[in-house]
Amino acid sequence: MAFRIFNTMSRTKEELIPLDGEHVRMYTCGPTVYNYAHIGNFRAYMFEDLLRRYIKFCGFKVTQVQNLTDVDDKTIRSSIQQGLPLKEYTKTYIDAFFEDLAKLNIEPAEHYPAATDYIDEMIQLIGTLFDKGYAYKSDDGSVYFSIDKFSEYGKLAHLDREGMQAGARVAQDEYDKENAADFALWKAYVPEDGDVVWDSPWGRGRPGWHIECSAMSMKLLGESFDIHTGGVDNIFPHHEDEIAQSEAATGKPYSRYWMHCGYLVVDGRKMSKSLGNFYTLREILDMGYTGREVRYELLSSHYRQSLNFAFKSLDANRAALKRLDEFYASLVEAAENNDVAGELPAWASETRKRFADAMDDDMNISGAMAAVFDTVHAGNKAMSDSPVSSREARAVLDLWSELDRVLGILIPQEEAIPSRVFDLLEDRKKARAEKNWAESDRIRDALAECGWTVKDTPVGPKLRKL
RNA sequence: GGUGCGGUAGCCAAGCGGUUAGGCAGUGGAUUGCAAAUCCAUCUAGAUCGGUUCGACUCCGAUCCGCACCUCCA
Repeated sequence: MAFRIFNTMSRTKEELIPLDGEHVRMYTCGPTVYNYAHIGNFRAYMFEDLLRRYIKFCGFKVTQVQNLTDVDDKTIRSSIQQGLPLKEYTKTYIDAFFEDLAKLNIEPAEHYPAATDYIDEMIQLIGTLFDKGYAYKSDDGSVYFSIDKFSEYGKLAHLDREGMQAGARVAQDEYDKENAADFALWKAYVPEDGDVVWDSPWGRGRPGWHIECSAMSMKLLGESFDIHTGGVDNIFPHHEDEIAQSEAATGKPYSRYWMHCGYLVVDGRKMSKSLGNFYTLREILDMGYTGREVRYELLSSHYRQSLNFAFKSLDANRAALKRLDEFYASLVEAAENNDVAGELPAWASETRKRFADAMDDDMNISGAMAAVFDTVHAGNKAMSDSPVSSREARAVLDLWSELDRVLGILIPQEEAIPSRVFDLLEDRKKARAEKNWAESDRIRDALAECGWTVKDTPVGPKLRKL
């Protein structure tokens, strides 16, 4: 059993073997905090969450770094518009970002470095690139990376230099770069930057976009580390440029595995404000969906596939989650507070292996979920024939916890039963004992208004949250 | 133009050269005071056209359609 992941660099699935054999160090491109993150962004963070969770499931340690890009054109422009200092402006969206992560049950990374806290490291890195002859200063005062000096430029995106001139957006280029595709390491100050400016050996200005990820990843994870992730749209230019500047500076391999998740589209089209299909997580939650339902949605397609987000699939997810919850509730009842796990029943004995086999194959979530749902079905069937022992039920519950450390959706939130609901349930029991069906149904409606549903079973009524 | 991905049943979505993927929805039945949940049964597949093969949804080729990236968008 080995965890194999698709490496964008080699375009093949490779076994994940950490540099030091036991500890996976990963860098995941994070949000630009000039606005609330949208669900497309969260698709990427969800993929990274699943990845880190499964790496741990495999027995490795994980150190994950996720950067917060808190300085760029849009951030500066918006903060000035609102008359707020940059740090104050971005704080709102950084806080919101962490709230959203929690709503989606995304595990926190070990480090969340903000770009503006690592300016010194970036300046140092640019200095090294100057010393080694990869950087040059242009007449406008900006510093660029010369891609012609880095012969491997294009190895990640599989772009050849000649092909690049055909690019649609390259033509309109500016200044006096040596090569139109050279990218900025340091941007000279312009009045539009307001007071967002730092001193550097090359004059006042601010860092380019790519340099922050190189500086922060190497500072926190070392010059060579294991995994670097992002959306497919980051492959070029962002990750290509990171490789160039990092490897040019250190002479060492940068990230060993590159993983990229597919785009999220809404109703078959790219999410955009002009199409009106642009959603933030909080908008979706305001519509009454839960973070867990959104998590299920973002999780349930293979990460390299484009994911078609649709509200009707959120509704379908709700039904699927109910099915999982019903199964879980049956197990809890059968376990009868028994803490001692016995053997897994036959119907759950293959589950873990099937789950792991699927996930080992580049995180085949569909196969993994099939293992889960097959177990639900087989378990329901077995339990409807004959009760499962409390020790067996406990064993399955333990298995469920283990799988949920990867999935983060299997185990429902415990809901305390309000006393009013409990009283109504008692009243209804009496009414049913007297075969007073009208009263019984009336109470059932009252319970529904409280948000609870009641099911009558051979062993008595059972409450479920609606 | 270059690079890459995809077209699977009503919807979503996998693996696989020959044996039920899975989820949601639908239909019939069991069960229930009625429900709910659950179980049993059941209906819809593999864009098109060729080729390879004893046999292809799965391999090869062509065609059609959709999508993404090609300088700062996860």
